[in-house]
Amino acid sequence: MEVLPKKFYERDPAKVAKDLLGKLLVRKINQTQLIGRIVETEAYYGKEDPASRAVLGRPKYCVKFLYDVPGKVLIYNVHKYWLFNVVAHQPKKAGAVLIRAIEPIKGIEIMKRFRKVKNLKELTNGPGKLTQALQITKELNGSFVTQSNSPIFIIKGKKVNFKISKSKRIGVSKDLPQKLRFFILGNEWVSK
DNA sequence: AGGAAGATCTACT
DNA sequence: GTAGATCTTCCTA
Repeated sequence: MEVLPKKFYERDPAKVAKDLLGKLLVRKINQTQLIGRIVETEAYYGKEDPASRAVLGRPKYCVKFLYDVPGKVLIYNVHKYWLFNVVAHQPKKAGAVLIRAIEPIKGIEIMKRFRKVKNLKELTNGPGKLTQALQITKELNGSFVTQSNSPIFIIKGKKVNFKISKSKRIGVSKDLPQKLRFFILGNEWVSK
């Protein structure tokens, strides 16, 4: 199991978001491991990005986080759901990557119990859904996905071939002109 | 206490 | 598919 190093996250958020596709997200609960393959991400920048949480009027703790150490986990609540982000940016910049969807790999039965849903495709095909399936809550805030002893981390996994596609971000009222949402083309768990 | 939120679900045309 | 209601959870005052 090869954990992605901090250096991986010390780059342009859009690059990190794109490169995270196909990687494995590992959630450790006691001795159990839940694993999902990352199939959809979005990049967010600093205050030059109107959709970013670094802009004025957003909670301060989020702003601070965006400037924090790359590889750190940022979790916040939207409506009644949790969203899972990883801090990613170049030195002295701000940014993060939002994990929007994963493909369940291991611990599927456990995920189903957490989500209370019958359809496998509905298990983790959205940012609020995957946090439910993996029991991701505020408690994981501040962990590092770069450490294999943290309750959640990201590993390289097997090399698999796939096509990457991109689009504009979802649910964002004031978006940047660039396309900052990345996903694996044709994957069943990509949200719509 | 209040307000705001990067979503989800349900129930329809 | 798409629109509308949802009514939780946290931070800041």
